[in-house]
Amino acid sequence: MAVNVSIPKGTRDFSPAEMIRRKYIFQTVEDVFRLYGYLPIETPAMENLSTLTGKYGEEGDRLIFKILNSGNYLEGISVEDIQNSSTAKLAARMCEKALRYDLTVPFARYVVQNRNEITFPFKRYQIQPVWRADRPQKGRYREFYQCDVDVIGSNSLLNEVELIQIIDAVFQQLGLNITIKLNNRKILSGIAEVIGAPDKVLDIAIALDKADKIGWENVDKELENKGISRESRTLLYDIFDYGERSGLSIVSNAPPAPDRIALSNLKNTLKDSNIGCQGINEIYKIINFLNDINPVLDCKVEFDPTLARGLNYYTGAIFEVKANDVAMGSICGGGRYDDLTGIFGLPDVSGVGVSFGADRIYDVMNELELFPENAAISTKILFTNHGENEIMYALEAIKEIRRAGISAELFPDNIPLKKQLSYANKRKIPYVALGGSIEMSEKCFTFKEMNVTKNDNTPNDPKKTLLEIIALLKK
RNA sequence: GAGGACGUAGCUCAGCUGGUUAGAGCAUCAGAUUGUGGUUCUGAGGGUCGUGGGUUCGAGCCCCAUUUUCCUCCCCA
Repeated sequence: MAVNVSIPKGTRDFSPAEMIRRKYIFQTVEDVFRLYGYLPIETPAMENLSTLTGKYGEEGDRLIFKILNSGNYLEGISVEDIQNSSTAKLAARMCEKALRYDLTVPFARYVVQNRNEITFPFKRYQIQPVWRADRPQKGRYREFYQCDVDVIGSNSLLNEVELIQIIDAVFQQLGLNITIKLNNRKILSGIAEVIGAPDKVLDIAIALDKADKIGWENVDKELENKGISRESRTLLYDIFDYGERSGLSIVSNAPPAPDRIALSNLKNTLKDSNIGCQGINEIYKIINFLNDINPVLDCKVEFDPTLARGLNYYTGAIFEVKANDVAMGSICGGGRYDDLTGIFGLPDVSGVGVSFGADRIYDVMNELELFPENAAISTKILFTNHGENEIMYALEAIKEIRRAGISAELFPDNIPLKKQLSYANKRKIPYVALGGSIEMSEKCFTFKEMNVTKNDNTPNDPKKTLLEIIALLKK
């Protein structure tokens, strides 16, 4: 007796109707990736836990789904260990494996492991699910698909430009209105350096990122808690032109307007920071490239110096994509990582890539009703079942129809015609062919168009030969 | 990990200050129509009111605990 069947928190089943729509997204994304010369790979759902830990920041590590060792996972663990060790340390001993948290780190591992077979620069895409032990809420799932495109083994900023073009092409084809936000980790490092807190880049970045959400006053509190001095904070707000130059008082909770901090101002501010200047130059180059091909682009690209991204491994350009017409977290994000393969023993291989969040894109498109209507039609014609003698007659016809590339099916059971037609109606099958003894003797089928509304009940559907039907369906 | 809301038929929800046998729409199934669906009409099935305890003569409703889902924070796709 099945009681209380359910699926784990944050996971979902997908109905045929939903899958048709999801496949439409995957197909669109994949077609664009292929068009730009990227090739597919897949990696296992699980990685060694040690491959994943330490790549996503403290918060990220906590959200990795760990897999308990098979067999006696308590082997070699004493009562004292349990009492004295941290949960993280214990988990590392009881769990050798974990579910992948994103596709970028497994990709870096793949590149290192297969370095001799790979031709660099290596352009790959990967569309697979990832898992995060997050608390589910709107647009947030514990199992979701990422569609990653990365190019590894090339320092050229042309790759960044290409990724922006890919993002633009994907969302243009899906009919989504988006804005690409652009920043550079080196600029953030430069800022941290200039204000005298070079070791706090990540804290500063994450706090800045929240400015438009929680307001500058709360950003200030957060930075204070992270141990950033009053002087440093004052300098920081001066850069972003918030607060009065004399002190810490914040004048506005309004979201930061990137255009207020002109790139040229920032360049001047960061002139004493080597790394900061590099970041500024990179942004300039990307923007210049983009200006040259501008007519090709459909979406808005914005420089936003407060954009951070929490993932630890980014070192250069960072991207984030937001839907313009729907309140939803980022639907696509990524950046450049200079040393991700270095962690696995292959230094000096820089990569850059972005990840499309298929599930969030689905939610946004659903909300905006952007899915094409006729995507649900699968079987084009149903042959009704009239018993033993008539089955072969129908199957012969179906064989020919399928040979013509048209999807057809025979109803498997000889039940009242009424029910067979009801099935066709529910399946939204547009045509039905009846082949009973009468039709057999006349070498034809009664051909029924399901979307035709009839007021009278008289069965006056036309009879057609197989050739006539095929010709009609091919239109 | 912190905070908030919710849970009544397969789905969406009513259900009065606690009072007899817990309702509606949609969906399902059957019949009207034995070779004609969708539309229409008629009828039927379907509930341990999330779970466990408590208060009460009496609980879907009040109290406590627990759990689920949803939402917010943290963080992210």
